[in-house]
Amino acid sequence: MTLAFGEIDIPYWEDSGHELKICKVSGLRFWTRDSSRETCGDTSEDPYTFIGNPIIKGFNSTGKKLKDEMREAFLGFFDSRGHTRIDPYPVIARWRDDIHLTIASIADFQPHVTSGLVPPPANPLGISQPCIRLTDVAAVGRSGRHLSTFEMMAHHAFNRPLEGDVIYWIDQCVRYCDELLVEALGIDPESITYVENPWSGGGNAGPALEVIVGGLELATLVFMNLEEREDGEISIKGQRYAEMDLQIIDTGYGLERFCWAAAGTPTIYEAIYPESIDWLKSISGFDDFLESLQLEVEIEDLLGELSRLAGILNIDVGTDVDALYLKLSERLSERGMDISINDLKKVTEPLSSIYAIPDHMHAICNMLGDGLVPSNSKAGYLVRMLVRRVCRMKDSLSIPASLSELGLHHMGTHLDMDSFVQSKEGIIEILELEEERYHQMLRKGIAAVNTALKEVPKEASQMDDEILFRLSEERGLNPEMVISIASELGWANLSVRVGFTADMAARNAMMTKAASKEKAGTDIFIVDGLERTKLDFYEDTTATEFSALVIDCFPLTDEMMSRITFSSEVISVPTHVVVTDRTLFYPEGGGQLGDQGVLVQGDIISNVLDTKSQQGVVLHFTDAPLDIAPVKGQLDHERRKQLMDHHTAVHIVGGAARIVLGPHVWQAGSNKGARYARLDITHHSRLSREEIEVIEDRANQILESNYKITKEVLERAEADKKYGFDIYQGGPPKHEVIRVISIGDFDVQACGGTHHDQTSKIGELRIIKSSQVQDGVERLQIVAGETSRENSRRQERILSEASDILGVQSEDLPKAVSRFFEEWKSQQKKIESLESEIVRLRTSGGGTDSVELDGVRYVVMEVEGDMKQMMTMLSQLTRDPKRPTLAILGTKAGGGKIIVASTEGSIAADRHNAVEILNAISGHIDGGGGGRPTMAQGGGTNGEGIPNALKEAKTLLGL
RNA sequence: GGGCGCUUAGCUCAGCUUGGAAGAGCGCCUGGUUUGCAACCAGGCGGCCGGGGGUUCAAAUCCCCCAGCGUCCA
Repeated sequence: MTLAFGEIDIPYWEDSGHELKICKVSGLRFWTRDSSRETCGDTSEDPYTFIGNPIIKGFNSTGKKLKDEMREAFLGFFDSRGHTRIDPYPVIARWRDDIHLTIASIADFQPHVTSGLVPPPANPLGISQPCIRLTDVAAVGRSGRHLSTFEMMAHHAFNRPLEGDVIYWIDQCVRYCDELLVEALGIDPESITYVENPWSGGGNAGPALEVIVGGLELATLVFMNLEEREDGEISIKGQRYAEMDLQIIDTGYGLERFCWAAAGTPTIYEAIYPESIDWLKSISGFDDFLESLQLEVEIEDLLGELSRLAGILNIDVGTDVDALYLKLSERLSERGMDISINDLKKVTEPLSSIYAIPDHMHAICNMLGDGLVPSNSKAGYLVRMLVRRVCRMKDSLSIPASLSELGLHHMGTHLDMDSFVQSKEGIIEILELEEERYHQMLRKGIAAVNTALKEVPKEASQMDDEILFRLSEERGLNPEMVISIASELGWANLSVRVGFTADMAARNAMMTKAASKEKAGTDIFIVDGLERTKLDFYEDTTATEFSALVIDCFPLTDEMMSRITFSSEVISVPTHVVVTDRTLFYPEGGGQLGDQGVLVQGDIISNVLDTKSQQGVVLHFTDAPLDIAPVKGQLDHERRKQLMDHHTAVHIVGGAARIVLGPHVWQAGSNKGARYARLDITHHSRLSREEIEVIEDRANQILESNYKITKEVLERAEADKKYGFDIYQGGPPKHEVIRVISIGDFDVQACGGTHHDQTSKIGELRIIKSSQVQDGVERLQIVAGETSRENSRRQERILSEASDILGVQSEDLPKAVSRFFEEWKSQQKKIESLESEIVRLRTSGGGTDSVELDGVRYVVMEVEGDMKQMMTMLSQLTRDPKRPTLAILGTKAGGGKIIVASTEGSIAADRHNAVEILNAISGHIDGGGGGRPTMAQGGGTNGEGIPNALKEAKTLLGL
């Protein structure tokens, strides 16, 4: 018989007395030793059987001790069955550019090992990999089983059947699993079910078994043998797959779930974080609070029942929370516990926070421990999001402890710090900063809510959706926070519309979808038929001339030009691309710009304006075509030397920054041109000038000490093993062969750029500027060698020019500038007050500028000065309610300006409309204007018309 | 990487939708009141409205660029 995809029939089923059944609820195929079983074990009709009655025997502890014992039981079991134990990888997946966090043990080996490019570190292997998954973060603490961070225990084997290299496949894998559960952990064989449920994701797929015991999925066994291919013969969920050369045993055993099954506690949280839960309950006064509710039911019974039902409290994105509570309340009532939905909420809300906090702290400490810096984007955002969730929960529970105190407690109780790169002090410092930022956000939020609700009446009951969307996106205030701030500000009855959270999630999902539509660009040039170019610049970094053979030359089309970008250091527009069999020209890569120079064929000199590479083929961008014939190349060596100065300097500054600031300093990007270099480093605070100077001094010490710069080429697996992941500062490795650059012990990293052989070749370096690229990332602008001296000279020129203008020594420049600025400001004041004084004098003496008529003073006059100055004069004239005045001021400045104003609320304002008067006379200056009945201003292009305009105004008013 | 928002007095922020005399609270200074303090009353000082360009008779306000900061989503 032939098996459909996903069906698994192995000798072991018969050997061990398993029989095949179809689940009456899910319809899935499953294998069991229990002939009376009708469900697969993971359905709504399969309640947890292990609560209060552990199904894994022989473990009497809880918390960290239990985890350690369980992990050792697992790894020891596979040690003794020929598996090599591998140290866990970091939780921040820096070796990958498609995910930020390590979400599974197999993620450690993707994509390089699973694609077959690089051999695994051992085969077969056993590992317990800390993982972080934030997709269900909202359910953590509520469902009783969801965690944002967990350890995935796994045994992996990588088979190459085509080469006859098979370690083990499905049958043996299931044998190992069953033996572990039954013999090592004492699980009743009849309670185990193996459910067939094929797996696909991340470009791979394969048959899989879910291993379920007591209603709980303990493990998943995936037999990965397919890869996504357009021409694939197998179709799964709309994707086409084909068999791949590799067959991979990808298993995942949830360490925490094993612990839960061994402890039999009401929730998974009590099995792994009991100390934290007790502590949080105690400092938040949870027990006293429960008593104060005076519930009719026994608290103990309620909690026990809740935990058994907790699955239905599972809050997914878009869930109708109220409906869930209703259902939960009904279920409790069936079991003889009558409790109002309101009281139920009062119990479960704080409890779910008490459960979620230790989980979140575990994830946070792990991420920070790996040297992650909180930020507003990328992986840093994920840790900040968790931090803010903890802060919110902490506030709502009124927990009298700071975030860093929670961190200290957690690290002391649940973590081994030895495996972290970041120190305990470093983590604490970051937690303190983050809590401070959270409070800052809340402080700002008060004003934001106040402004947003200005138009909303205080007695309003429903919040406008748009206001909530905006406050959430722009200010980071979620709906609950807005409501709580609003009630403090006096809007006592506001509440969030039912279903709003779901709508907001849907809106986010839509925006995400729209954003992901952008497609990855394809290659610009066609280089398929061409050999990879031989790169001679690694051999001798001082060589400047070479001979080669032109193997291809083609003109740059408009289409190509529109898709390619050249750096600002490319001075003229290239017309052709030349490909040679070998080259000394370094193609742009690793942040180092491409080389420039010339290619010569006899009399033809073709300038190389830039160099790039595609698929290992080096492309010289030239301003003239060349024949398919021998060619001589010459490098612009001055520029190359400068690029090398800058590139080596960037490595040195990066190493110095790590020494000075801490192990969280990572390269977040870099750019090395001929004029200057930039280095982006991760750090949690803005750098002071003093810190920059310390880094600069440290870097220059390294230069002076003249360390040897060694370059070695290693296989990927070997490089990982020898240097760890810290060498991938420039981003995830893209090749199976890694070039490693070491500068003494100060800096080791994978890098394809050109470097000096000794640090002293650079001479000197300076960090001339720091700026913030995004939160948590500082950009250092570096000059080294010649550009460093050039930079100093330029600074001095600017200084001396500026001080010459003021006629002071450059040391006195800051003092002089600030004095001039202060004087300028006070003189402006003086001028204003003098001008208004002049107006007062000219109008108070009863001269021709001022006329009294029926109790109103009329002032019509031409003045000097601009609009702003006229406004000052006007205040003098019309601000005194005891002197009703109509003032018309005009100036010739700026094409002619006129202001007409009356004293507000006086008879002058009753009698005249300023706008009408202005419009009647502004024709004389070829302009217009407008304003309010008591104040109108206008202007034009003919300043000389001012006297006539004023004259007409007088006529109009009958003066 | 993609959005969105903010930048106005020493501080916290209104004003921007719809362009037309730069505001409030706190703080500061002077005076009053008070046994004294707190509080209160009257008056005052304090602004390149982040920078640069544009539109307009006129820009804090509209448009573009830059910088700094914040925030959401991948």
